[in-house]
Amino acid sequence: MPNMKEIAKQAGVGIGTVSRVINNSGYVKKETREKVEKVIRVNNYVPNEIARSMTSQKNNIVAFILPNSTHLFFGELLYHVEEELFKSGYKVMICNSSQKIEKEMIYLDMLKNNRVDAVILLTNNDIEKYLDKTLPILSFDRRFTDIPFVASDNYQGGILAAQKLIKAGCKNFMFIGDDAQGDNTPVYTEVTKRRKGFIEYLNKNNFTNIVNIEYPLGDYFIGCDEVYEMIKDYPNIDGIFTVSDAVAVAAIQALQKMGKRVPEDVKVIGFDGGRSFLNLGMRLTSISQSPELIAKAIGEIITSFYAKKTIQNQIIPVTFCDGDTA
Amino acid sequence: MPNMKEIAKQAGVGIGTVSRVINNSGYVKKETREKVEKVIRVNNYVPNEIARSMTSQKNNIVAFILPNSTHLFFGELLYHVEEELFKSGYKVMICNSSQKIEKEMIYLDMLKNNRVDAVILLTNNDIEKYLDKTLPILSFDRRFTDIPFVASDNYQGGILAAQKLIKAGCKNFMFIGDDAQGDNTPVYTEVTKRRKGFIEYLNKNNFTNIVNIEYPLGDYFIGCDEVYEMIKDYPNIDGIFTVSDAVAVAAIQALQKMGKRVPEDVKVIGFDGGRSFLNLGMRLTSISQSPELIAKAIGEIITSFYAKKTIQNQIIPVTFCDGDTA
DNA sequence: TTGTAAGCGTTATCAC
DNA sequence: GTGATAACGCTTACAA
Repeated sequence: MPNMKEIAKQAGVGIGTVSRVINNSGYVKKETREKVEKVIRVNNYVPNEIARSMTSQKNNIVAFILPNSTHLFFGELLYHVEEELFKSGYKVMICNSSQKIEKEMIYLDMLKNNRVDAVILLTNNDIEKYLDKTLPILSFDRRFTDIPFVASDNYQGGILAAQKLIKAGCKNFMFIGDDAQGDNTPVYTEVTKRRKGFIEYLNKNNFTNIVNIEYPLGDYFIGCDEVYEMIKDYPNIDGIFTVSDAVAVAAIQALQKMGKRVPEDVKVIGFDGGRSFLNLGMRLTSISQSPELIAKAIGEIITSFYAKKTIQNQIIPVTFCDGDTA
Repeated sequence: MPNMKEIAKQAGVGIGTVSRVINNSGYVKKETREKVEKVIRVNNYVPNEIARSMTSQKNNIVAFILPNSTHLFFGELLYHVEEELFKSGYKVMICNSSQKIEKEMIYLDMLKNNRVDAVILLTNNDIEKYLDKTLPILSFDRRFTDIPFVASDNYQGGILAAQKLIKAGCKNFMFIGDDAQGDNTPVYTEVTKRRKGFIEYLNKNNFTNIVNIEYPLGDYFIGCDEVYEMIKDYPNIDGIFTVSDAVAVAAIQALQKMGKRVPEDVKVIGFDGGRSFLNLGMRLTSISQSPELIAKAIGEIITSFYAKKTIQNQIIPVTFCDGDTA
């Protein structure tokens, strides 16, 4: 691999001139430029980005820390975040934390040692005390003091679900989720607003006694049997909203085990968007998050970190997504 | 952020000594070491990895070029690849190519400009002529001359599917897939062995006239209507094997549209593993690829690139995964 | 316009 | 054992 010095030598110019040609910075006489460009072409020369980072102390890499890329919504989000940041010249380094705080911290440390320029943090862990607030960190769906965040309009999502279930004639409501991390960790998550919006809207419409199922924060996958144990003692429930599509699916299976028909006996609404291309049954009714819009907001915040613009938290609209289960 | 010079100054030692302490290289007197370590701790000093890369010309980042992270199997593979490489100290940069060769080439170029140390390439594009064979590139499920590759035992997968369908009493077989890229691009893909293993095994067992549906290489998602158009003129088929779970699901929906019952009238087997946690219907019968084992093989090859070990292609076993559709 | 030289923050080689 | 010092390959003043 030739370096800049070699190119300069071959072109019979100084190393600074080569740099100027490459970066289109400063004045370069037309003929000189052409001469240098030719040598670059002939040698198939590409500037060494490590050396470039050496002076700029930036490398245009953003780390995305998320629980996993297996969960459909995370895979979608990752896809769009990469697409969006790519437009701004950023590359994405992925960290599957599996919710382990130790792994999250290793990736967070990469900010300090200049491996990455910024971090997108999607976690339920109580990591606040380890966050250096002076570093370019952005959080999704969680609130940390002095860290900008992006979140879906979870509260509105809860309202939309409530409205749909009321309209469908439900009378006895239930919410199922592991969003209430307040009981398990001190992390303030935006996700719990799904529950809040749902319940508060129902209350406002004179539906009280909402059955509120909270289970310990899990790994985003939950089995039918687990949900069955949670709901089996509530046979008269006829409208369920869950914290995610994954839970909704498990709930529907649990209901079937209880001998209930969905949506005839019980209506179920999930959260995320019901987009599964491997589904062989009913289409799940759901509240849809937009990974595109979320990614766009994330991209804006990331670029503003280095543009010294003021950074605004962003709440992304959600939409009702019709299906067969409610 | 203090640098090594600053630490050296504060500790009253030379910069070389600090380096030796950090890297545990060369001799350092115990007291000197302790003194330096204390200053490091006090200053919260972390070595700048960009500068380290400057001398080593390595940065322990591997780029994973794949069509998308949305497709369940890709999300799983990505997850395990990151996990596996993490153990060896590598970080993974993700590139969602969306099958666009231009984007693939941009990430491939990062090898030349030292942004990444190695590339994992998962593509259907005819990119062979752009590959610099002297660079550490590894391919999954595709063969390029002089590029090591990892693939599932697709041929055996085809056999397993054939065996199951024969045992289930099927007589009239069909394969559906966009794997036959030979017609569209000159890329030699290992995936087409799914078809080959299936058909050859059937032939060997005196089943001929296998209906062979090939459609142009797509984006991994296919709709029920598209598949319906492909299969509607074959009403007497009773055993179908598809190139992927996604196609199997679309096929089952198409069959239902044709008034066929699955598995009573027609049995269907997909490929990937039938692992969907958002499925509200039958469990798909499938041939399971192991993302863990694939990731492990990929990890071995990546590490051997820099260990100067000889590099072996690896074929990863597949297993039959029982379900409700065959 | 262009060449030279001083960084950028490490690692590694050498004298001492 | 340890401290200078020369790379590593670029960018960016600064002088010419």
